[in-house]
Amino acid sequence: MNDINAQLEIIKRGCDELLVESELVEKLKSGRPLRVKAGFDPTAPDLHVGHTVLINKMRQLQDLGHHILFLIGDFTGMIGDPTGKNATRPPLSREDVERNAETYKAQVFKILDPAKTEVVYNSTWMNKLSSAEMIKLAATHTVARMLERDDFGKRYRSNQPIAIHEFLYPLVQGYDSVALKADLELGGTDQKFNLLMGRELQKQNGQPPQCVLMMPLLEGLDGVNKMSKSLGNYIGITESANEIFGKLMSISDTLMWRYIELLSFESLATMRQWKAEVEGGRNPRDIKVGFAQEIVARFHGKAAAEAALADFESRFRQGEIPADIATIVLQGGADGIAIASALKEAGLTASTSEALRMIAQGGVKLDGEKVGDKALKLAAGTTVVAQVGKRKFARIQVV
RNA sequence: GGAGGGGUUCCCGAGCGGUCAAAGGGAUCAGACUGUAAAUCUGACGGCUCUGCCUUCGAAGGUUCGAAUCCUUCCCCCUCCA
Repeated sequence: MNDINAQLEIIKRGCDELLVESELVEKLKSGRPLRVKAGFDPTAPDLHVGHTVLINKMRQLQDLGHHILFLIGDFTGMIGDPTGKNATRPPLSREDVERNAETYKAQVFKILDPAKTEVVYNSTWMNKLSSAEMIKLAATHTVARMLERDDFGKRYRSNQPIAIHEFLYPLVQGYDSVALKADLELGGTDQKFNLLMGRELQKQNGQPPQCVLMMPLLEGLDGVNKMSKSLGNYIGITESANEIFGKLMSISDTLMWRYIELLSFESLATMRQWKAEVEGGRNPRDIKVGFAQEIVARFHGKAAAEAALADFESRFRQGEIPADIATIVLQGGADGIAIASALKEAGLTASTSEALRMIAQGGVKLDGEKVGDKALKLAAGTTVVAQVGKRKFARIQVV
């Protein structure tokens, strides 16, 4: 087992807050593998890179020899983590949960070592809890204490409804730690209240309280907002190698370091060295390329990562057309199809109006030639590679 | 229950009878410059069969030659009082 300080440095890398560090040091000193818990909603996962910050941390702990408990919150899923949006969720069927769990595993085991990961469901122990025991659990905390939680407090103050059962969510999450005898629980910074609940319940149950490691929420591609699907600033881990590579290349130099800290498995020493090199005049682009390669390889393999780089080089450095573009077949009339409609039909622009604007601005190319004529028609029988802006391509075949 | 303030194009936010597809900012997109970085500059930013036409300003009616702007009803949000 590694030296405690070296372990601690890896554990704390990128983390927002570690509670309580001295306790964790004691646990590490024991030399036994720690029981590390991380909970996930049983909803259908379509993970983006932001979600992997936590999973990476699990991997790092795994590599340090600790025992990972991948908790699927199928019981808590009935409640839904209280965000106020959907107070009550319809319970998922056993089959739904199983299917979602499988999807999780398929995505998560690209990072985690399945052999060192124990997947557990909180319904296993929660379903056995009697009503009386549930009331006992509920009796451990007061309403005032619950209202300390930020979103409950906000909702209460602004007169938004809070259903009674929503209070149970943190309690159950905390009880999970008791059931699992967790030494350490991982979560996002937004989970602080729930994570700390575990400590209290463990103490009340005569267990040593778990430590809590909170990871920050990763910024999206814009570098400002949190990465999220709805904002469209995300990198999905199931996206193509070229997409992931391209999106990583487009992040800013400042954001790059943040991504490397939270997403790369390169050592902190290497990272420090890169920073020094950039300060000494090395082009940050080179670092970014290496980093993008690492991430693409993680999800698609090394060969795909190299192909993505080659594709990137040819497309953006030499301005060539990418290899793998979709062919769209369009019906042309007697005198062909108007260029604007063709671009819209091919999905390159949202509307014909937008297509016309793009042409006016010089953003449209056919077979590499800039289009200047808005009235241009594509005759039946022609096939051209159309490009809108820098990234959108389609091969259009008119029949 | 009472009093007041609001709902405008992706977001914020001006407009308060014609010159309004609607100021300004943000986001976004395109072009230039680059390293698909940042910064900067230029432009676009409802739709269409695009020098014109059509549909938008919470919803539905109405007044008017003409309404985002006036009137009526309705829906929704916020603040204060109870």
